[in-house]
Amino acid sequence: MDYDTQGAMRLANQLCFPLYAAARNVTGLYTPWLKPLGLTYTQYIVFLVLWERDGVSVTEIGEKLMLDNGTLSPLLKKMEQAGYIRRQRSREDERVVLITLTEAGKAMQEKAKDVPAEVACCIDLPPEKAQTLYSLLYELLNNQKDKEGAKT
Amino acid sequence: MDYDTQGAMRLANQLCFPLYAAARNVTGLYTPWLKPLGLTYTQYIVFLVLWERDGVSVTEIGEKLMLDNGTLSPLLKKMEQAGYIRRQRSREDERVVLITLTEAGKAMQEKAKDVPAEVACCIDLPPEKAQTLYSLLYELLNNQKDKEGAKT
DNA sequence: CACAAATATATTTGATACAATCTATTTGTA
DNA sequence: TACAAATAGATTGTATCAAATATATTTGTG
Repeated sequence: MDYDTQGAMRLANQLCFPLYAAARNVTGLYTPWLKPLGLTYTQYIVFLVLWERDGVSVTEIGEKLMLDNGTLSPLLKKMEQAGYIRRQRSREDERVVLITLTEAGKAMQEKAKDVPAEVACCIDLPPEKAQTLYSLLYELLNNQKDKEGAKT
Repeated sequence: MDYDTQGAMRLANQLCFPLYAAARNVTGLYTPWLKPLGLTYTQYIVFLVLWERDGVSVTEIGEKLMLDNGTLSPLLKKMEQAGYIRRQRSREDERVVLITLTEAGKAMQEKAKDVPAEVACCIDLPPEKAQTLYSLLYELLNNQKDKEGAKT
C-alpha cells in the first residue's frame, strides 16, 4: 500500500471523524441543562421547530431537522404522552398528522430560555471561529442537500 | 421574551444543530461503501485504529475514538464473532482486554482501501474550506477535552 | 499480609437513528 | 370512474450512544 493511501486511511486525516466526535461532544453539552427539564436533545430541537411555528406536519419537522420519519414518529408519540404536544390528522389531507403545542409545551419555552446561552458558554471557541465553523457546516449541508436533489 | 433570547433560541442560530446534522449526513456517505463490506461506520473507525496499531486495549480504542465503553464492548464482541478480531486478556494485567486483528481483519484493510477517497469525492466542499473546517473541529474538540481534564 | 481505593471491562437501560416495509389516503389518468 | 402511482406516517429490525451499575483485578498503605 502506497504512502498516500496509508495517509488517507489515517483516522486523523478524515473529515468525518472530527465531525462525528464534535457532534457527540457538543450535543452532550446540552444534557446538564436539558435533563433537569426532562428533555433530550432531539426532543429539544423538535421544540425549537414548534416554538418557531406551531401546527406543522411530521414531514415538515423531519425536513427542518433532517430527521427520518422512523426517528420522529416514536419521539412525537412520547412527547404527546408527556403532554407537550397534540397529534391530530389534518382535515384537508387525512394522511398528514399536524403537531400542535399544548399549554405545557408552550410553557416549556420559558423554562428552557437560558439553555442556548448556557451551552454557548461551554463551547470553548472564539466567536469569530465559531461563526466560521457555523458557516462552513451550513455550506456543507446545503451542498449535500442539493446533491440529493440532483439524484432524484 | 426579548428579541435576543428569541433570536438565540432559533434553531439556525445554534452551532450544535448544523454540527449534529452534518455529522449524520457525512457519516451516511460511508454507508454505500461500507455496507457491501458488511461494516458499519463505527466498526470501520475501530478498524482504522487497529490498522494503525494492532494489539491495543479497549480503553485505548475508546480514547482515540472518544467512545464510551458501553458502545465499544458489544461492538467489539460483534467484530470478534464476525471473525475480524481477537479479544484476549493481557497477561500483565488481567483487567485489560487486548484487541488484535485476525487475518480476516487485516485483509479488510485492502478491501476498504478506496473508501476514504470515494467518500472524499462525495463531500461537496472546496479543499481549502474542508481544511479550515477540519482545523476548527479539532480546535473545538481539543478545547473541550482540556476542559474535561480541568474538571477532574 | 489485609484491605480500601483505583482501574479496566462488562452489563443494563433508555433514547436515538436509519433502512426497509406496511397501511391508509390522495392524486393522476386512461 | 377504476386503478396505478405517489405521499404521509407507523412499524420493525439493526446499530449506536451514554449514564449508571456491577465485577474482576491490581495497587497503595498501614
